[in-house]
Amino acid sequence: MQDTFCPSVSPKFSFGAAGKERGLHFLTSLAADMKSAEEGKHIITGVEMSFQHEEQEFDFRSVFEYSLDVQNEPERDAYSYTPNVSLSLPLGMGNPCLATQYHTLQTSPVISVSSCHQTGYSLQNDNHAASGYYLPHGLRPNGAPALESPRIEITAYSQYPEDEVEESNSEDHIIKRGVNSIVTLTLPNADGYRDPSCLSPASSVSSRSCNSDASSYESGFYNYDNSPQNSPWQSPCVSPKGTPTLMSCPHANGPIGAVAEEGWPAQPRGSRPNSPSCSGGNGVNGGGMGKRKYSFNGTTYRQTSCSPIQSPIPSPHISPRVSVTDENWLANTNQYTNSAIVAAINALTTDGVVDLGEGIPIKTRKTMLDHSMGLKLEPGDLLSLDRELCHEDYPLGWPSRRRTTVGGSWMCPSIHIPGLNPSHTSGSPSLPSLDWQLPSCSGPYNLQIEVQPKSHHRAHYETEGSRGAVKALCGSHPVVQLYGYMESEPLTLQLFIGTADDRLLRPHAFYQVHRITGKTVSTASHEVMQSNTKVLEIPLLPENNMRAIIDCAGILKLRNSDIELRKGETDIGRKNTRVRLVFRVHINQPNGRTLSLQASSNAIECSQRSAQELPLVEKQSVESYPATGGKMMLLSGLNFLPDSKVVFVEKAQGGGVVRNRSFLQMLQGRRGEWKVLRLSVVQRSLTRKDGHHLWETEAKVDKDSVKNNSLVVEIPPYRNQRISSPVQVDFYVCNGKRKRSQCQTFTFLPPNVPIIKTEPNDEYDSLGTARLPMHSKPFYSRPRPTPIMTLTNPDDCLVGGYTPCPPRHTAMPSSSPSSSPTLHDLSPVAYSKCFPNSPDHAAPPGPVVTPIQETSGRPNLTHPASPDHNSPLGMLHSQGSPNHLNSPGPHGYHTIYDSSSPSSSPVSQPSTPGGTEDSPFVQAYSPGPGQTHTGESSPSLLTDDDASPPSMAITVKQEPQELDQMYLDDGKLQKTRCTYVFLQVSIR
DNA sequence: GACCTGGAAAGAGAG
DNA sequence: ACCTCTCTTTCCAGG
Repeated sequence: MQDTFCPSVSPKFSFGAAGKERGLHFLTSLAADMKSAEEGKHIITGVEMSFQHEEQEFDFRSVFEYSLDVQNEPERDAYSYTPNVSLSLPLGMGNPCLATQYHTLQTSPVISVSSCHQTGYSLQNDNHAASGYYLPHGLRPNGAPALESPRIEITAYSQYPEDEVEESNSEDHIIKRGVNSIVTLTLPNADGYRDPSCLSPASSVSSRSCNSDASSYESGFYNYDNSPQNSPWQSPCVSPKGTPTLMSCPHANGPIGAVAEEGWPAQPRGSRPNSPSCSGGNGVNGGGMGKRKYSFNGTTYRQTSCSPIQSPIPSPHISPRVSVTDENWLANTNQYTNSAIVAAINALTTDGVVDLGEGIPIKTRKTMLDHSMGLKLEPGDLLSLDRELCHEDYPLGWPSRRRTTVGGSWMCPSIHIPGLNPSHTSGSPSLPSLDWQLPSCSGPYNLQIEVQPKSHHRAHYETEGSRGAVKALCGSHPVVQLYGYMESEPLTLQLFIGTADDRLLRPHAFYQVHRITGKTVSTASHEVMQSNTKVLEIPLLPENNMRAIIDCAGILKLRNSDIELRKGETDIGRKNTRVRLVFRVHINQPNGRTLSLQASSNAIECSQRSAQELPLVEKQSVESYPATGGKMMLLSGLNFLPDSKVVFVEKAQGGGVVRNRSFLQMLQGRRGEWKVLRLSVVQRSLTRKDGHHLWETEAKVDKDSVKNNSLVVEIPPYRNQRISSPVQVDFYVCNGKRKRSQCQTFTFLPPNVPIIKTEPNDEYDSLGTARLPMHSKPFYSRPRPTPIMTLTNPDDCLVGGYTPCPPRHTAMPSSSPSSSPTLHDLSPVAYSKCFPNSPDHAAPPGPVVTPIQETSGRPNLTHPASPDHNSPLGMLHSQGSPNHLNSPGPHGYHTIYDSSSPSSSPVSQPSTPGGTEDSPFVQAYSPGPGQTHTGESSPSLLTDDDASPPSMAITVKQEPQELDQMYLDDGKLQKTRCTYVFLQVSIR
């Protein structure tokens, strides 16, 4: 097992006149994850940069990898200037492969490579022996000479016209064009660094400004910022109307405790002050204010403007995320991610001409209201915090209370519940952040959602009474089971509300889980706060076969205005009404580590209207079919009408604007010498426009078969009958104007591709219609081209030494009720942050069709031909469909699907424990080069890699191909953004 | 009476 | 500027 330590290279640079002339200050925070692959060899796997434009700071973080030879141990020491636990957090978060699902508090020395100007950083954290390694004058304790001043070389490709449209493979020649200019920057002296009192940019607030869209959850270095500035819990604390002392009273009783018992504060109707309805301008939608009244001093007012009174309910979640639904974001973030970042680089070069200002998302410019003003603090405001600290109300028999810490020092000593740590609320690095993407299985363990929730659940507002627990389709409730756990000790299942958009799964800013109690609730639960997100804890008891019926979880809707106006919040609530139930379990390992697994449910539409009107496609019987069409496909879902139409659409792909390409070469210091990091940033911005459809046709709907929840449609012939590779298109159900379902994906195959039938689906049989195997897909999601990611070394991700999940039958009793073949693992998958998600990630354009393609949040799968197949970091944690995604081959490789078996698409597989043998999956291991899957890959990466000078240890890593598109309920493309980020790092 | 559930009104914003 | 539609939020009522 490899040691992991995290160097942080976090000097603050003030780049020269070129940048300043544009109001640009390149802070250039470089941070890197580093792990020792073996003696004398290290792999640095991350980088971040931050730059400042005017008042805004932006981060650019991503993960790359390069090998770094370290001749001897002292050399390693040369990196260990500033051990700092806190700094390792964002890095580790950025690359969960390093922290993976195992967590320890073992201090990861944070390695600073930032040179002799380290005095400031030595102040970051002094609890490590190596701190203070730097001496003010560049002398080290051992008398070694100070490091040279690091230099940063910015090497930019020649700037192509902004509107230059590149084809999907255009990066090939981009890379090959090589470097045409180099700017070498020398680090300033200490005064050029950040304030010594600040943490390294790797963790500092400023460098990860929540106002920066770049500090997105998508970033591999997402900083779960729990700083006082950003913590919503801070609000009551700092409110002049509040009672700050209460905040620090963890054992407040009485009314507080009483309210706390019910979770989020239930406000008396009519007494709930309203949050400001200021939209913040710039079209930032504050959401419909609806009927707003608030009570103040006994008088009820109807709110018509910005209220000085903030919601008494502190928004439970701060999410320095990129808005995913706001049109403004579309327009601006795209520019930002492309222009602003690269402009920062280009500003340092000779040819960058970008108006950075245009690139700043409007919302990031918005002057946040002072949330501390006018806050009306009510007892309930403190409940969650209180509950975090008061664990006196655990139900009897609550598991693990007596649990002793087993080496995992991160475990909460007070409540002894795995996964709970009192320091969560203060951003403890000891647990995986809630926006980490964790696998659903590892080793013998498999966390499985056996019964999925219904696709609609009307969330209740704080002003409303509960609307009950989330239910399952048949009227029951969701069921979650942990397989493979043979210990006698109970565990705790955590549940929180996550997002359900196209992006990484993360806590939903506008929804919180709501604990349901009452005689109808059979499952004990308990609320805690973790990283400002309410988490419901449910015991997983061995006597129940580690199975929990989730009948205690409702969904609370927070008012958009309350959330959007929080400092740092960048998500938009409007139309952001789909959520997922996210389950986590933390399993202590004998070695003291803790294994964390996560599974997320299908998407749940939480609004009232959408649940009633919009058609919803939950499953489709056919995922792909030859271009000839003609096959009948069954759609199941909701709100199908006799006059519903099914429209197949092929959207233009591959076009785009290559806005910027840059190389960043940096000299990274070691003891007495410096290495050059060469960072290639090739950003690609696609400028698709809605309506740019290559093909659109209405499919024939069997009117007679239309039911409210099912519909049979004939697959239309594809426009081109002679396609040589699969073509992915979309289709949607339309009930009329603005009443479209989310786009579903369908793949047209070359006519000669053999079709392999899938097993009949019992669940579908239950519908009483034709025996068509159903392919369940989250309705919310627009399919993303398959991220070509490779798990080349599972152990890299599985620090604990576990390989990914073995076939389930090895760990799961076949007698389990969940072994029913009728059960599907419908869990959407989120991209792992093993592949960080800078805002610049995007899918490669071009026709992308592959049987193993992730669609609609499907698992990422190994691409056997991926150029980074051999990359030690080309690995991926996935979640959602453990039997699909995380089931390794016999050698620990991810399961992939036979590319020639379109019907064996992962989405069609029932999650049948013990059914592995019959699985049509192909266990892929060391596939031959010809074993490409349906054409789509990352050709540019291949060529990019090929183009790298042989002398360089370059690993090109493709970022998660987040296709930043949001299709609204009406099917309208809300925004598009498609950006490549390539990172090349090498040592000279 | 509390909780759950469905429906709809009111109001603001988007188009 | 006006209108229509959509969406959010609150309120009501029945089980």
